[in-house]
Amino acid sequence: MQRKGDTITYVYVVKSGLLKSYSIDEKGKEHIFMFAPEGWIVADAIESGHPSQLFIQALENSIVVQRKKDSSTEGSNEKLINRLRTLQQRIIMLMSATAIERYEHFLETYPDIVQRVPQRMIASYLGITPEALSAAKRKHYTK
Amino acid sequence: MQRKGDTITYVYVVKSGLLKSYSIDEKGKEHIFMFAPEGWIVADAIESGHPSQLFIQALENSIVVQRKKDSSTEGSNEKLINRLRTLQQRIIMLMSATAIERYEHFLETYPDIVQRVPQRMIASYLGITPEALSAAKRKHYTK
DNA sequence: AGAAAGTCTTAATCTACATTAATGCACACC
DNA sequence: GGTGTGCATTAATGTAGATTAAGACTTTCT
Repeated sequence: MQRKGDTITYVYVVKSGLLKSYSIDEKGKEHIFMFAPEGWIVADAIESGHPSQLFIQALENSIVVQRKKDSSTEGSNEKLINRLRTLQQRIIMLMSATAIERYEHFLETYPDIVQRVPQRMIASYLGITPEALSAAKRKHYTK
Repeated sequence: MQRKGDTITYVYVVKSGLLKSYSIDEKGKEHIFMFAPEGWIVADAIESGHPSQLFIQALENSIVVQRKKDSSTEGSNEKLINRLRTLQQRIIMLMSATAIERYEHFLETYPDIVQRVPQRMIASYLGITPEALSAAKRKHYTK
């Protein structure tokens, strides 16, 4: 499954499996925006026509319910507000925390998927290179 | 005017003047989350009871309409979605762009407030120190 | 089995930015 | 006038993380 944010926006409800949502910057580099394990919702493009597109891809065989995003039905801006808070936290993290602190926070946010995704994707989510993550963990957890 | 995110959440509509919304991290450092010139809306705490509080402060004499955030009246998740997109962009920026690129983006986002806020606040918004901003501009704009 | 491809780690070097500290303002206040 | 106090800039040094490159291990393909 591989879907690109196009003119119609959808909401994906993850029943089982694991998705990642990511963007590609102008330099061609991929940045993982969020993971979506069971129970999570991915509202992809967050509206079209804009440069910062998000892509969605499955990392495991997943069962996903695709729902048309009817802005009236959508109702629950509870959910939206929750997402806002998450993003807000993420921004403050990126501005103030070191790589290892962000990693710890990742572990809290996604307690059970560390084993399910390759290191380099975690690094991408944290905004650093795989090498840097490897080095940071060695430095902090050993000795 | 100086208001802290408490149990009741409000929405502030800026009629004139300029606000900043910021957080304080565990190390006591301030991070400017967004600016809000005329016409902008600041939905502060984005729900209470959570560690990453946002504070709001006026940088100029401002006229602000405070509106109780009634989650049913609120309706316009248009606005919320817009904000989501903005935050999303900001995150991708923080992950992929250099200080100067973020500065350029800041200039586009807030075309007319560069003169109105001190450098150190712009630096704070960009996630760097005033010294780094000064050096980056010198390096890129002169010679 | 062997080769190819992807992943993780380590190490050497480089660079963007932080930290610290000094200087030169402008503005207030006594 | 002189003496603050806050802000911007510059420069010297330190450091987190990027880049590049190499080696070891696993999985997959033929």
